[in-house]
Amino acid sequence: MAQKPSIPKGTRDFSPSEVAKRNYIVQKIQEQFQKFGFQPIETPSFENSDTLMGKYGEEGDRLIFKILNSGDFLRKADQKAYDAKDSLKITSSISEKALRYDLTVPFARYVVQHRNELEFPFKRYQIQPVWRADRPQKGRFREFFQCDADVVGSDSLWQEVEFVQLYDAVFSSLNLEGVSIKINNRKILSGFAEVIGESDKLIDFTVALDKLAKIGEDGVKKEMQEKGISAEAIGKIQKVFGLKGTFSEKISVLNDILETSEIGRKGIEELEFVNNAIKNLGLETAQLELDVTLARGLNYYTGAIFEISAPEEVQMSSIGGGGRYDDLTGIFGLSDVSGVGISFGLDRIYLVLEELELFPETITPNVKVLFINFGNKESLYCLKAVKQLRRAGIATELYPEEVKMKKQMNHANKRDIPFVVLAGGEEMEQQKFTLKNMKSGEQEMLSLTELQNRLKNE
RNA sequence: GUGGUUGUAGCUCAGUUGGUUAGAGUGCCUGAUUGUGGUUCAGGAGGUCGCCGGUUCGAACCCGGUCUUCCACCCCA
Repeated sequence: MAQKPSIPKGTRDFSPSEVAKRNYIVQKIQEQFQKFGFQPIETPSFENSDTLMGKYGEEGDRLIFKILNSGDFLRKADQKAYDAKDSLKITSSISEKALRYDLTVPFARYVVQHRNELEFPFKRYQIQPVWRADRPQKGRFREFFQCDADVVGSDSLWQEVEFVQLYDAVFSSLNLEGVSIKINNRKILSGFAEVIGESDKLIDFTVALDKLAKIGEDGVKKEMQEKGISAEAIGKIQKVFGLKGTFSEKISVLNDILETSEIGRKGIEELEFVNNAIKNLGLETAQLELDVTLARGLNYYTGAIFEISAPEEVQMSSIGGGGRYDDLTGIFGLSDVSGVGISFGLDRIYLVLEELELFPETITPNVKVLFINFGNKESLYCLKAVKQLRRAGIATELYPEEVKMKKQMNHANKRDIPFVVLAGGEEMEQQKFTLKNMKSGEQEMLSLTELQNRLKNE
């Protein structure tokens, strides 16, 4: 070994048991996606840069992985930017492709491109990796998987209701209890900004408000003031900082705060609609919670905003998010198509399930029976049986080498293979097989039909 | 992108103010046991001390850089 090989920062290999667990999660999510009427699509792992750039805010642009142009890219580089060592400016002249940053923007691009083939409202799901040039932390990777479900072409609030139900259905089927579905509405946030007369500082305002739980009321106010929002203005929405109680209790305080804001009142109306519907329909294990400080991933959301918090005992930030975006396809030339969707963070859900020990034990697909190899004549005899067992749906293997039985048994043991078949000269004479149960140690001599039935019933 | 932190055998980790040949547990291989695994016993293999450079008679240990891990900020699944 000349040099230890390695993989890039923030990426991971997945070994068999990890893949099994990841597949388990994906399968549960996929199952619900399909039950709710979503159809799968896939898009390329990289897009044209201009499809992605500028869609996630300034910070987002920085986190997009750019792909260097092929060939003699320096010859075509922006000479001025090059001389000035201006990395930001030179990028567009040396890179015209980039790895996708999420699944929503590529989907919007897809919808616009395929608009004539699609039947609206169009419901799609998509489970693929995305890439972000972020600095890794626990639960933060540079390559990770998102599982998205979106609907385009319907501005009905019943879609929001359906997505809350979908979240609940998925987490219930994963036996993950205590998940909190936090909901907010961009119109509420716009309402706040309007009431304090700072509509043009909406983003700064909401980014600061989002940190309430983390840095506290004083911290938020301080940050807002640093962004140029006056103390008097902030005072006008003082009640926001002490918002407590049930969904309806919070709504009634919001009614008070946002009385003068038309857009704010619209936001309240939408939240109430969703809440009333959910109250009527009920949720299995999750709970719906109004959180007016919720503002992440705000850039293209226009209505509902969702974020999923893991159960409180786990230290993990959001494991999912989503919202409504009224004009995402507008950027690509198709206006008046409203979209709404949600995303599941596969990698974080994995970490949560692992920590809470919620993965079923029998999750790793495994061979059920290993035939011991006694030599060529015996192997041929065994392989005939192996073939029949496989046809009967039983995962079966013959040990490939004629080595010491101890080694072969050990191999079965290490791989947790529950049964071993021994078939040597004696068995061949009687046209039988000795089946050994590796757990109990019991063994018996059976005909092929008996062997098959026995394994089938296990 | 800013600040901090981590790295020693396949894995989990010791390693004294810098001092011969860097250790343990576990795992691995061989044998006790040529048609019977897990337990036990005996033996064995396995290390560029993340990497590069510096200080020193001498570096796993001190210094600088770099990569990686995790944490905080930023942002986010």
